[in-house]
Amino acid sequence: MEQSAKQTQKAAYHHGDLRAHLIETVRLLVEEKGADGFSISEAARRAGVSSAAPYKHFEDRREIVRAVALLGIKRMRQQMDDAAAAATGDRLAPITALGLCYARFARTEPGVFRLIFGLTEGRDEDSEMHALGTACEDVVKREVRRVMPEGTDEEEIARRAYMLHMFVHGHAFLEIDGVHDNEISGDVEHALMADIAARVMA
Amino acid sequence: MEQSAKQTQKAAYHHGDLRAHLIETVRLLVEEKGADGFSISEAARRAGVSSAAPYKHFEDRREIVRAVALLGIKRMRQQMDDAAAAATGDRLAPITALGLCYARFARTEPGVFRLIFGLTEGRDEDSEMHALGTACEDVVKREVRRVMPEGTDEEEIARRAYMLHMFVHGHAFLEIDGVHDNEISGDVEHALMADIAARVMA
DNA sequence: TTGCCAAAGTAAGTGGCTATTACATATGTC
DNA sequence: GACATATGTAATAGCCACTTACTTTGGCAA
Repeated sequence: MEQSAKQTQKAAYHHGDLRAHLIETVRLLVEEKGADGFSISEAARRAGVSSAAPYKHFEDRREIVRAVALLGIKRMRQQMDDAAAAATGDRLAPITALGLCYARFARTEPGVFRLIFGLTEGRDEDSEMHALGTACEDVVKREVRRVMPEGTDEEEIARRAYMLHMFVHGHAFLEIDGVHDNEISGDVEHALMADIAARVMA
Repeated sequence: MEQSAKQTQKAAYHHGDLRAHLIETVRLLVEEKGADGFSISEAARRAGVSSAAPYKHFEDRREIVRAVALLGIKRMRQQMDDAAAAATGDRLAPITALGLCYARFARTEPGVFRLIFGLTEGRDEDSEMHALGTACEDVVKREVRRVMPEGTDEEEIARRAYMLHMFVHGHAFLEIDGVHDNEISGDVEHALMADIAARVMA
């Protein structure tokens, strides 16, 4: 009841930027316990606010989790762009780098990675999510186009890009889900990605 | 097991085979709403028993869902075996068939498919789950071995099998998660699988 | 056939969750 | 300084997972 009595330090009534703070808190919880393994109440507790406070900034639980996913896709796209740009080596190096980048993201942020692809409900109606997904695809297509003979059919570009995506997507999930026992070292993974790039672009 | 099976008239106090009935009910709920989208109470309601009844047959929620996953893996392995055995065509036909079988399972039972690979918690300690996973791997390795030159290193067999798995696993998830817009017809998918089989086994 | 016990059911309760409502307080603008 | 609005709280409703104490039933030994 007494506000001043509970003021141990300088407990500000207004948080300042609870929305951003909540998103970051939820991101950590997603990594810790998975997208369905924590409660909004818990996030509020960690952020030091009441369990009703999050609903001043988000419609419902879904919207909070969606915000975490959106930021995740943006990070992924940025990393893909950077990886492709920084790649050096043979002509397939950017494609190999994209694959490694994808796998690294999944390994670094498995919770968010699962979340991004697990948010199946209402994805079609979510234009922002859709746009970000397309942006990621475009990075891959761009690098594929650079490797293929000039004037190659866009449909063929898309087909190769999809094949690459299938491979790295499967690899990423198999690894974070621990489906296969054997651990894959960095060198082996690099060789694998280069091998795949060669087979798909052949 | 001669039970009074036809006792639909009298509301039997004892269900008869609530355990099996619950597993099937939960399987349907997993397909309807996803592994985290339903409650055990709801399953109990559908099965016509009290919300406490399931706990006479299962430790907790996890154990029920795990039972659904285990049956799912068994179905998948059986279908893989059957598909490889029934394949006709060129020498890669069994491998193509395995890929199509995997994709079909994911499309037919997306909820269970996601569940199988999403049950990451405690997978390492679950010897039954582990054994069933290995059994599925073995089917793929067996078919790969038949195609490779006699005396091929087992490590190389495993590498090719893993490449195939990466591919179909990624394809399956990308499709059920609706990541790419374009729908893939049966013919196109068959051609894609054959293409991949050729590239991986080359 | 009878009597008893374990298996399998129920009702009621605990504590936690999502989300809402009514209310309290801070912030910025005039 | 006043006030509208944004942002917080407490209290609450209706679910859920799971537990406890009790009840019913079926199978089996005597």
